Amino acid sequence: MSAAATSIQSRVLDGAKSCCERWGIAKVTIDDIANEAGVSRATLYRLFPGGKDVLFEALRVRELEDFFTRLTGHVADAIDLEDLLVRAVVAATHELRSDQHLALMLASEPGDTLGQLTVEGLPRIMRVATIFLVPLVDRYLPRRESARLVELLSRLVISYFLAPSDHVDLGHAESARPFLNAFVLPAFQASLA
Amino acid sequence: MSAAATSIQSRVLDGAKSCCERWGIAKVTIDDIANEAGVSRATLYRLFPGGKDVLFEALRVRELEDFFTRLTGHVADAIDLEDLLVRAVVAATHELRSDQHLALMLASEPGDTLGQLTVEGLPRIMRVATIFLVPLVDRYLPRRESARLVELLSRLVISYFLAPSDHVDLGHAESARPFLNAFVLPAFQASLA
DNA sequence: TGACGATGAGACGGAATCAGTCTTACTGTC
DNA sequence: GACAGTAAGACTGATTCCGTCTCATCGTCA
Repeated sequence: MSAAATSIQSRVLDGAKSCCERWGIAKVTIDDIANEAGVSRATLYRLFPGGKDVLFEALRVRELEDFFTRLTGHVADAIDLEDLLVRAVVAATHELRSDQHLALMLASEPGDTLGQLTVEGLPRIMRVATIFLVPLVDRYLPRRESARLVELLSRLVISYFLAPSDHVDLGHAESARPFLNAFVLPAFQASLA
Repeated sequence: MSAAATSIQSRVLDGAKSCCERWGIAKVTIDDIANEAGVSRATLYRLFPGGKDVLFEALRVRELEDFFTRLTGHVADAIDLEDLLVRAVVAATHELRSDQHLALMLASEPGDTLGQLTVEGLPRIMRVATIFLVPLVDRYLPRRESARLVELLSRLVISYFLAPSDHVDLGHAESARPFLNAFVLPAFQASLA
């Protein structure tokens, strides 16, 4: 794919995102997105054969990768496993809470959006989380354990984001640290390299 | 019309309003509104023969009357004409600026919304403003002059709301008072009762 | 200059949605 | 038991939308 095509592709995804914020996924049409992106419908179908489904799937993947790119930036210089987990969990929670697009989607189309954070979308989230985070955890744990840990953390962050707890706030290190030490790290202590 | 019908009518209008905020006028369907209001489509057509156009027209009228009902509350105990105008202009500007629904509409569908504040909608705004405010101004001016004054004020408030000025802020009495004294009141001084 | 790839504009048919009307059945009231 | 008001939904015609296709245009590179 040429550089121009990539640029057009991302312009289309930007258009889809803003259309989505304005009208919600259910009400957006291919024409809306094409107009918003300043692109003809033909081009859109050439870049995303399959139409709306493929396009929004690509958008979710892009958002997810951006999310984890920012996240890995926040945890790059962790000094040990505990530090890594605390940073990751806190940063992820902050990202989720300050995500305007996500907030809009949750407000206007809770059903679909929740599905993307839980049932249908969770496998993809796990997959991307694994790709980005497992290499970092690998410094401290054997590969198999890393994957288990990343999955557990992902599920916890999402759950506590969607339904905040009175007992722990994963958005603050002071609260997240003891939580992780009590419920998560012990299970992996034995495998520590 | 029975009391029950009136209540259903206002429920439908509430539904239309929230649908409108979620999707924008262009994307809302009669079914959306009927579902949101928990009402069958047949009932909706019975209450608003003519469909979407009539319904949204009724919504605009209701919003407008609510607006001026609140406004007259703010200016009820004015002590003289100057005081009345200042209060009215300041309160109206505040109402407009804090109107969430209006802000959403302006953001998501600027074309239509601006039309409702200027070209197509202005006559109605004038009409309702006249009905509500002229009786109050009548204490100080002859009827014909009252209507002229109310029209002028309405136009000014809308214009300064849509395009704020660096020189005057009609949202603050300290700024609105000298403005009105300089540019509005003199023209009506001669007619003062 | 001419071939070539990428894009825009828009025609086209079929599918889906929507608008507006109408019928039927249910519910509460008088 | 008549009656008014409503929900549910069938129905038709109009409109919108989708996905594909063709053709003209534009820039690029040989």
